[in-house]
Amino acid sequence: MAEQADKRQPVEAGGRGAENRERIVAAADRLFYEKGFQATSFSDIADAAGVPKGNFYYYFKTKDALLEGVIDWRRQCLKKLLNSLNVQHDDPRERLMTLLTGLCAGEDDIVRYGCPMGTLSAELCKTGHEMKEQAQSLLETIREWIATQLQAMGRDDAPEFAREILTRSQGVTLLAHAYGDHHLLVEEMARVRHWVSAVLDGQPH
Amino acid sequence: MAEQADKRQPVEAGGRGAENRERIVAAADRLFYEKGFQATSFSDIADAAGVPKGNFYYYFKTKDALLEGVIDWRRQCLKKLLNSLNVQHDDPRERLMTLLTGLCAGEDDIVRYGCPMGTLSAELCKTGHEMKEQAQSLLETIREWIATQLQAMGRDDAPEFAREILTRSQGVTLLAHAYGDHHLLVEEMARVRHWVSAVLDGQPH
DNA sequence: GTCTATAGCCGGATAGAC
DNA sequence: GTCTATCCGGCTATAGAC
Repeated sequence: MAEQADKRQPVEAGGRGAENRERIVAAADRLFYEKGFQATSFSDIADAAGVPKGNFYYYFKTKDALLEGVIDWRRQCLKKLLNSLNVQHDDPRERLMTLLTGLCAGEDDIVRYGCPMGTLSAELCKTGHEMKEQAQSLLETIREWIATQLQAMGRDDAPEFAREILTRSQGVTLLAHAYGDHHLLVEEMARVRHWVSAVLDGQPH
Repeated sequence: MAEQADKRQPVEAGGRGAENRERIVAAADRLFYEKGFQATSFSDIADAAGVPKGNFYYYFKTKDALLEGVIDWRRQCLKKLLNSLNVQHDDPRERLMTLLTGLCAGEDDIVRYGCPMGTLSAELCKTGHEMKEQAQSLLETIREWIATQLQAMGRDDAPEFAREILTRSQGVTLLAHAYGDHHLLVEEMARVRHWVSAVLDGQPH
């Protein structure tokens, strides 16, 4: 999927230095998304966050630790998003469709940088990074949420159906990113929504 | 899609040194696929190819030039694959289904390293590499081939349908890679084939 | 054409003053 | 907690002997 890890609301946990920590994580989050993990250097982050390089190591011992912080951050953002959907809509079908529609909210970012979860997962898997399971779990979280909605609609194929929805969404974002094609993203996501609706309305899939 | 760029048949163009060149490209191709472009160093390639580092620069001025060589190589492999499908089957539908079935040939590689075209495209897009269009054109080549087959079947939605097939296939390989899940790849690809068949048999899509 | 040695740079990480 | 100065290693790339 492709929700932007937006809505950056620092928690201010513990006053003082937490501020700087947030700044670092937020800057790293954005840069890891835009340029990828490997291609982002501490200098890049330092410039973006306005924090001198040396200070990083007070908060994060290694670059990997910083990545861990970023993934946790994304997880929190994702949970907030899913929670707000749960709160805003009682009908699970409405929840799901709202999620699928929301994917086009961060349109431009997705065309430029792809899905924050999908691209991170792909990069970490390829480089064999220890943190790849953490990235994968982001995708799994969203798949489970979708499955939960489908189950609430009484579907006994919830797990497989959810997987297929995730699969198709990821395919759309990957191609839209690869082609840099805005229309592709919008049209194909509409197609996915249409397909989901049709299946929910009883068409075999 | 996810064909392995296998069937490495050096062309022996120009005798002598061409041999070494092939070795370098073949090794780089494999390593770029397994580890990604950025994460692969000349040392890695040198070890794998059994060619000293310094010798690289006789054939390729820069790492980017080497990447170009690798992409050309993949393009040739892809064209060979598509040509052989054209030759082996007269029926466009058979051609298409054979292609979709063939995606599971390199099963293990795809689960470990993803689709050679999709992952490369994603990496080059994210890092803003000049060669990203070249990688994209690999995907486009396969999409066009699929569209050609569909058109030969008399479908007037050939371009969109082809795009959707590509989209779904890419989604499957991305998730199979991210999850490292062999079953996911096999099952979801079967689902894609089933869906294509159903649409071709007249079911609305 | 082939290969060794090495330059030059930039990355992540450290030490330690303030 | 904050920041400067610096180390060390690996990388791409080059020079030049053979």
